[in-house]
Amino acid sequence: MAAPVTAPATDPGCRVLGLRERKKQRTRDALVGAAHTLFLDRGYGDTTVDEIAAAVDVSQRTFFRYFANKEEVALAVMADAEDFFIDCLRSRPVGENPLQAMRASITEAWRTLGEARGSSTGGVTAALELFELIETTPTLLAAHLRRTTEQERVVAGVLADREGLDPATDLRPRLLAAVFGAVLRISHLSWSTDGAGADAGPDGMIELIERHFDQLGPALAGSWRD
Amino acid sequence: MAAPVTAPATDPGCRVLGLRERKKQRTRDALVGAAHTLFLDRGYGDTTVDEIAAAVDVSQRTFFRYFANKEEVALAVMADAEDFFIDCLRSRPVGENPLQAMRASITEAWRTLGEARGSSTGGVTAALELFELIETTPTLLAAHLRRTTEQERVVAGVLADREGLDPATDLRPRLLAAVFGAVLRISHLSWSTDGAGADAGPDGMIELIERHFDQLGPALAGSWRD
DNA sequence: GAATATTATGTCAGCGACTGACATTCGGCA
DNA sequence: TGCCGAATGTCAGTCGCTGACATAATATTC
Repeated sequence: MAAPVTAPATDPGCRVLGLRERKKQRTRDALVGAAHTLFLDRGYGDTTVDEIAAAVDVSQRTFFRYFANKEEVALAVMADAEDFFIDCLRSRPVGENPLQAMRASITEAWRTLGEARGSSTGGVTAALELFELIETTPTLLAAHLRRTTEQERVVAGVLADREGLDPATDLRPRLLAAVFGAVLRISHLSWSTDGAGADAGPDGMIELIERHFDQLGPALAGSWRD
Repeated sequence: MAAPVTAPATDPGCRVLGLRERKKQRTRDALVGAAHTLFLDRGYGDTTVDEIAAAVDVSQRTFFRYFANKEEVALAVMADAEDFFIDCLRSRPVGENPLQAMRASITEAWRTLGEARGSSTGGVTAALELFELIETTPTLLAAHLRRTTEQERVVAGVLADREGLDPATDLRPRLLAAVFGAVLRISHLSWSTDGAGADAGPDGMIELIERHFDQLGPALAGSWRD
């Protein structure tokens, strides 16, 4: 899906996307934007797909040709962000530890996303609103967790690849991916509930994640008593 | 007039359930059982709520008075098991480490569930079938992950309680609960995909979980190279 | 530039999950 | 026996989602 549609056979090189593709991208963005607005306004459950479609002036049927279900349009932004994270991870130097590579990748991802606040994929403030919406909407939370878990599988694959391991045999890739996902999830939770601690920007989030990582050792340590 | 078999209203301590309660419990169990059978037979998506209700000879409306949605009836057994795990955790001696208490609790839970499981809430083999069903059914997986995550919150509360910590301030309870959940999930996954390793019984599962826990340190360690 | 092939979109009909409202029946209790 | 409340059934309706078919828009070929 992320890969661009194949260019015509006569010219496989770079090519300005045709009118068709641009139009599709526009309506897709419009759907995501309209859905985002409506969800935050009157809530996820009280927004019908018909309303979203009507806001963009397409039929309901068309909506479902862009998104498999109602949850997908709500989580589209997160999905893109996670894909970006994985791209970051893939391009980390092989000299780094798995854990180092992971931590560096989120930092990099958040930094980049913090800057490039392009139209549809709203800035970091939009992310915070989205986190809250997800956390307070059972259906969305479920879908989000499933997506997240699926990404962990991909991450584990990348890690195994980096280290030249067989992911079927070695448990470490999946374990690290899972633990990493857990730390991220709790960080996101803290961010949306605790009011982001101090800084509400991407730097605040990065700091929060680092803090949670630093607590990982102590949490697993034998005793919590001082 | 003979002495009533049911507990008199004046004595709320007595536990003999009235006919009403027993009947409710029976239809509930029947619904769970019928759903389980149908789901494993023709799949989750291809089983309608009407069919489940018909199998127990109740109306669809009644089904939805017992279960909030179709997923709930499928995950009812897991929900009970997780509640049982939390009970185990609550009654662990306070002398134990948080991590020790957690590990001891799952072992205890699996052991207990491995033995005394009659009729409806099938034995351990049923659990394996259920894990597979969940893992291969996106909707169920999403619902299951949400439930699991909710349980982690509860677990974190219990842990914070044991150690006399404020769960809002201290990050460790939630972190440990989340990491623990991650380890469990991967263990369950290995169990259902890898064919339970060696032993398919509860002992096999316990061993699997232990093995994953033992890999936790190495996975988080700096380098994976030998 | 017209003919043709693709592809996106709209319309329609229909299924299944889920809910509120109301009537009815059943168990508990005096 | 008779009353009360809880459980159930029935009905109508909304909403998410899908298949099938027709139509309109874009791309391609000559």
